[in-house]
Amino acid sequence: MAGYDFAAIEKKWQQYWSDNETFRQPNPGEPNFADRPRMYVLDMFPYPSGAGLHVGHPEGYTATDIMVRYRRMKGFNVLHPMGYDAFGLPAEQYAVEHGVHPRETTERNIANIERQIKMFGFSYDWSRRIATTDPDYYRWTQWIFLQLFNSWYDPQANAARPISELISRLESGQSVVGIGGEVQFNTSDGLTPYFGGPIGTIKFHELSPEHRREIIDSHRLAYMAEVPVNWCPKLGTVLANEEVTNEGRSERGNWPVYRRALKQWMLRITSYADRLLDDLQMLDWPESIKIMQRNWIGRSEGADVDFCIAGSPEIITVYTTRPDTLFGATYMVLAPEHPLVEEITSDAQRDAVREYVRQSAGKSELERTAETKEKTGVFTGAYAVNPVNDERIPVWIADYVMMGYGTGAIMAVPAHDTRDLEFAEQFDLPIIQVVQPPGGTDFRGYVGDGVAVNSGQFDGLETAEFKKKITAWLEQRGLGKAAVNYKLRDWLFSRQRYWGEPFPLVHCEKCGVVPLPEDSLPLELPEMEDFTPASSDDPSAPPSPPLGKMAGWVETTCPACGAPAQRELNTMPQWAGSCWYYLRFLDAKNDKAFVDPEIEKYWMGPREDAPAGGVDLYVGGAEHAVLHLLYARFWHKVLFDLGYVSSPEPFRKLFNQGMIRSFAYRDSRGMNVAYDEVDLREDGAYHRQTGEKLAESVEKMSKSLKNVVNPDEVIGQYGADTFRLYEMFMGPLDASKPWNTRDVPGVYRFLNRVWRMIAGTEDASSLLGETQCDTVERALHKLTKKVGKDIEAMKFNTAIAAMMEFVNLVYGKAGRISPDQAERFVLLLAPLAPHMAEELWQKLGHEETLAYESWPVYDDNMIAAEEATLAVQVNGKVRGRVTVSADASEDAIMEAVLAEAKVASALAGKQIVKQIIVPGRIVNLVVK
RNA sequence: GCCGGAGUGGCGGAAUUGGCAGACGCGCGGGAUUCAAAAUCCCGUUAUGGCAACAUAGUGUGGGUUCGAGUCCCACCUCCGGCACCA
Repeated sequence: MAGYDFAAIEKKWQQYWSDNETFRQPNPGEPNFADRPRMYVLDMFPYPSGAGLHVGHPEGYTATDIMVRYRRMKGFNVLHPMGYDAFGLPAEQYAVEHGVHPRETTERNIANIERQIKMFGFSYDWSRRIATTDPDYYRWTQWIFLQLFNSWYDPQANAARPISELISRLESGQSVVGIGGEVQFNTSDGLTPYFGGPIGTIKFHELSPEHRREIIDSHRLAYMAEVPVNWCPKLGTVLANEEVTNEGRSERGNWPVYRRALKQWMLRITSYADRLLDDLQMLDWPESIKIMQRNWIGRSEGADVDFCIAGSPEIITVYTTRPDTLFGATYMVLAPEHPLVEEITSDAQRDAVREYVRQSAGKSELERTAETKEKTGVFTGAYAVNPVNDERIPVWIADYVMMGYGTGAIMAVPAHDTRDLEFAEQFDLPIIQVVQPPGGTDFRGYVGDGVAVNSGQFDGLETAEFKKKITAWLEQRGLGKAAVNYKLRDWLFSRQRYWGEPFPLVHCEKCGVVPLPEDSLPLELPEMEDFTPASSDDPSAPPSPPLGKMAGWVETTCPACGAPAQRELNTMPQWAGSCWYYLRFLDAKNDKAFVDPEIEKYWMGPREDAPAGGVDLYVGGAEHAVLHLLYARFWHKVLFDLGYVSSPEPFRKLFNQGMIRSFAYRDSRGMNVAYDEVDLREDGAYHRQTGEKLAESVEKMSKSLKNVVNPDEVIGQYGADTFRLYEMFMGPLDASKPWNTRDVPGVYRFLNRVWRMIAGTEDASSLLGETQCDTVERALHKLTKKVGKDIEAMKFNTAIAAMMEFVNLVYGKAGRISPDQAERFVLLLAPLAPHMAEELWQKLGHEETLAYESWPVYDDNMIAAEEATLAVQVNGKVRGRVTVSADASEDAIMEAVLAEAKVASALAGKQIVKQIIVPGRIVNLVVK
């Protein structure tokens, strides 16, 4: 059919947009910048994998493209950039396996994915394109790392501050160092000048230089610490939790992963726990994502309680959220790794305890947590003294207590804790009720609130009240104090891999860890022939990062003292680059700063109606609900504290597009069958060759299920506009929906109808006619209102349905459309199917792009119906309908209703008890 | 186990937020056009009964509130996503 030649049209307009830089958005201060309302709309930038885009990527990209095209027509300055999150393990692993340099595969993958993205005709400002692997980009990633390194979290200010402030505070004696190395205010300063600081504290200048450095380093936002990590000897690197499968193996390569303590770089995200939690309330995010972040941060309030060990000077502190159940504590459990285990274990129990500790150390995290059915543990032979009643309770060790949370020790209250109950039953330990549940519920395992029993003078108190009382009671006696705990851990920030940002640091024997001067950045990743990590089968083999092999790169001089020094060999994790890319888009070419403050303020600064500031709309998949979004918020807050950005939050509004899944077919042996072997018949799917009936299900797209839909093919067959329209028409943007290629021709037909309506084809003339049809005019006003409203609410499916109805009307009842009406319709279509819209716009006699045409306006008077048809119900059942003028009075309506024959017959012999009239909708008569 | 989200025709979904359930699209059936087909256009399409007008039932299940419930409340079932011995 000659007519709608999508291939030619799409190529032509993509070329036009590119040649004319149609979507380049100048920054404030640049020529052609117009002062208009701003809108920053951002897609989560893709990881350029070798597989390219799947149909899920363009779903979000299409949605944002519609939003920005609409906003441009509404007179906004629109920032809409795209880039690539290109460092990371998959690219590197692929490179290792194929013997190609990761830079090469990365560049190739980026080229391919960009080709794909451009096929869709998205209106990105490509002049702002970035890749996290560009030295010009990661120069600033390194720079931000240095800000983290050179800062500490000041609890008084509740904000990050330059580390120099801490140093001068210590040097002036304003602050002193406590026993544990913690910094505290010198409370006695000025009062007892000759007797030093508070008990147990030391003045800074009294410490050795090494010790001083240690104190400083341990307060930085980026610090090194020995922590338990997921160590994969085969990949030769530590892995983040999400890079480890449920089976305790590496996501990439499926190799064993071991729990092991290694000295690593950490970022002090836990200092921000409360702010990350509290500031969620100022964000326009899906509630479910906020809840996930809250759970991840996992703030809980309770108390630290000190238990003495009988016959030992040791004190064991436990953390509990239920201090009100202290009287029910019948034993205590330490994590096997707890430092006091060795101290308190009795000689009789020593062998058994050591054996248990050894066993649990060998277990992976998975093995420890998977064995949920049966609890294990060993008695240490020691007894603790319950501070509330001086009862002696046995101290056990068990691996259901984790060293990483709270104090690594618990008081066990089997009556009111499910896990403790299980353990107590397993080992026959006493169970004492201390909470009376409301109603007749059994107290055993009751974890809710109730009334205290068996709790001495506290009996009869409600749980909440009891908690307050007992905490105060403990504090008075120095036996404990109120405490807050978080599930959130500090962020393990180093990887022993090649393909990541190098740390801009050197290790100097004399000066310790020394940052590189900022003006020496970027510290470029050295070119290497062999970037393969040291692979091993030995879980205890020492890590040896690939960068260590570049002796010429590693050996350098200390920027502080000039002595020989070594570079840091670790690289940053993949999350680093994505933590701040939205800021670089603002000012992608700036070589003086990561972003110009004025430009940042224009695009992201807080506004009266949006105190959080930040990106106006951020669209991406829910798989980044926690980590990416939490890490980025953390970095942003650090930059905010240090005065580099003006908004407290990076993403004001977040929207998660739903996952696009697709049909998967499986034969009787459970083998997946690819689409080209599936024969779809009326009663189901059959195998083309064997004729066997296949089982159909809807699954996440994956290679192994053979159900991946490739956008290139769909675009080749139907064009980008059809693709875009189909994905938007499938259903609500945030819902998970199955891709069904069979449905694609529906929207393709619609576009063809639009084309023929305005441009005509060889064998059918257009429906353009000079006389304006009033019905069409009214419908068009209604449509304008509807489409605008739906786009703003991101309800594209109903916007498209309304356009289809409009076109059906023009084809059917009206039979014609005036050129002026056609123009307005084209403008409404433009955000959704931009190529066709541009082409039709041109055919209607315009020379310029429609990208900056004004959005059509509607007149509510044209929409208001003159007449309304009301359904008439009798006792809730529709018995007829009446048409009355829109402003009819109730009496007039009732008159019409009673005159309606069907209603009258339904009313025959009955009495109207009540009448409900909903204007413009319904009349309900209640009769007896 | 805990925390979210969702269950509406053969399928994807709509329903102005308590007011005519099934918009729009797919598929299917019928018709027009054609030598024929593709494409296109028109009509029909929740189920049951009826030639029809129409009647009855109907939004996962059971109960409730209301003149009126897909929408609100209570209990339950199923599916999807996340977390998971967090003391």
